[in-house]
Amino acid sequence: MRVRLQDVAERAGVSTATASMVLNGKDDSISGETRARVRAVAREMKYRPNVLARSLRSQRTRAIGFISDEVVTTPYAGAMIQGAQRVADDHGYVLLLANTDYHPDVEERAVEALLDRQIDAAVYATMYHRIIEPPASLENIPTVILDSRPKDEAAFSWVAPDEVGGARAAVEHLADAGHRRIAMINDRDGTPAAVEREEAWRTVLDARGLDQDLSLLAYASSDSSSGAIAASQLLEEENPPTAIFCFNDRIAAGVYIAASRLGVSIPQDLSVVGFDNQVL
Amino acid sequence: MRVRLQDVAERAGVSTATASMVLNGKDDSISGETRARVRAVAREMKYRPNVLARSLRSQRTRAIGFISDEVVTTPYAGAMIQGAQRVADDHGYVLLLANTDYHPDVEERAVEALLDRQIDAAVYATMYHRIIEPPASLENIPTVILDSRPKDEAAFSWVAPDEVGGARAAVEHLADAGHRRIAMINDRDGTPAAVEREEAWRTVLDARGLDQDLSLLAYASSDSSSGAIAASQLLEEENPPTAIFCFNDRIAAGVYIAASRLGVSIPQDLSVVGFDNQVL
DNA sequence: TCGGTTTAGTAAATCGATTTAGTCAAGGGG
DNA sequence: CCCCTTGACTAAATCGATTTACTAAACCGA
Repeated sequence: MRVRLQDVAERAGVSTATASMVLNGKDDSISGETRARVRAVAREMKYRPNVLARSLRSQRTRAIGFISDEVVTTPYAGAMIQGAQRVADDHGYVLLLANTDYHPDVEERAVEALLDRQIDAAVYATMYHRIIEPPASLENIPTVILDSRPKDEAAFSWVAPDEVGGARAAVEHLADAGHRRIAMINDRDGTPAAVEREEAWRTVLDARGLDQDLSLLAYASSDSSSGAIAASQLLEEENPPTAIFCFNDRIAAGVYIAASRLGVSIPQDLSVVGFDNQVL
Repeated sequence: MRVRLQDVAERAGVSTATASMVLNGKDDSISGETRARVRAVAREMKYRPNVLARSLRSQRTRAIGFISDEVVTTPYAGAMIQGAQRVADDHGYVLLLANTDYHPDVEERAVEALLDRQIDAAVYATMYHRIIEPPASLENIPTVILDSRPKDEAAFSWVAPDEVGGARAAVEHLADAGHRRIAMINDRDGTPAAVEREEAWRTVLDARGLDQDLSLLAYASSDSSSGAIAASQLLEEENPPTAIFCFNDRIAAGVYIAASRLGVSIPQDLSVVGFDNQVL
């Protein structure tokens, strides 16, 4: 069926050792003539190495496991997977996919399945920024956590959004534009993202000496209808905000809905900033 | 490092052959006592087989390549990948991902990389329904084409949407609701999807004896602003349609925009149907 | 001419399983 | 008592590479 290294070696009249060395560039001690002949035969026979065999011997598979909770089906998933896939590809690696749907036992099984395949490394991607405890078995291979923080920060590398920096930039932008009543609609789930963004919002209000009465903070779950309800509350106060900083863009979409219902026009009467840069 | 079958065998005082047979259920001719002992030791040592070695010997990797043009980053991607991944997982298979970004040379390389890893089968998924010619090397392994049709229909299995049935259902629904002037805004790219949906639309108009003047057909590219332009054209005719069948939901969104601008209210003055069931 | 170094290669071990062909002892029938 | 079968297990080959240790010939200077 497939051409093996041995077939190439035989046709070229050399041992598999020689053929292997030539094709892997370890040919310091191989004559130029042999070198050329082996290469020619390999090309002619369309030889392609069996990566399984190579990996078994070399103990490196050049495969990376991509484990995610539900990332695959979300709007952000695409970019994450594609980015990972592209970089992996650039370096001759391949991505092995596993989705856990938040079930710890599914996750356990999935990770074991990947490790059984001897992946060299793993990416553990989550849907939203939270504190997680990845399966201990991942500690044995290089693992990067994407979009969350490990409970034991020393055990893993991780990449997560700069919640404070992002929120601060948003609120300062509104403050710079002259707003003094800047409200926030936060997510009610108390995730690190929510907590840190709210803190940053408050910090900027403090630093700039802006209004910060209770009627400037509302909570919503992360969808537009819930956002609309929260926005109505804020806008119907006697002294409504002139700007709203939203936990995310779905909530911001809800603000647009509420504003339209109440006859508040954006951006004339109200400024809105959301997190995520989501395409709606 | 990892526990090998040999380690288990030694500890249990049997040969690797025996251990292998026990752990794979091929233990017809192994005594119950030995069987139990091997199993116990394997569990105790947390033995996990090295899938690479197993695959090398058995010539089956239980890995499926998932090749896509850009599927990974689109709204539909999630469900496709997740579905594939779930079924694969249920059967003890694993998904190897490859994205080609429409570059034939990238595709060539990606497919070779997967074949080098001895994948047992492949899914070749495309972003939209068209006629494709997958790399010939895929003909050597079981391959299913997803959301497109192969040029050589005998060479591959394929799953593609029922354009005619879907379009017919949409237009008949409008006809049943009493509409006599049913327009269509089609995609201008002439893909199989576009051609077949337009044919089906025309067939229903014919069969029901409905209006089919030229002013009932417009073309757009698949986005809402283009859809809005096309919709404006249709709606500003002297005898505008009372219903519009759209090539997809992004175009349908454009119809909403145009209708809102022109003071046409949906669904009172105009009915709209789109393809795709996209979440907007 | 002889011992030592280069050059150009090869045989065989190895990775960690699965599987085939066989071994050895016990048991059974004639 | 001998031969044959059955039961329980093992040695060794195998999958397709990589890599180490070794060999044979050529060369080289004294």
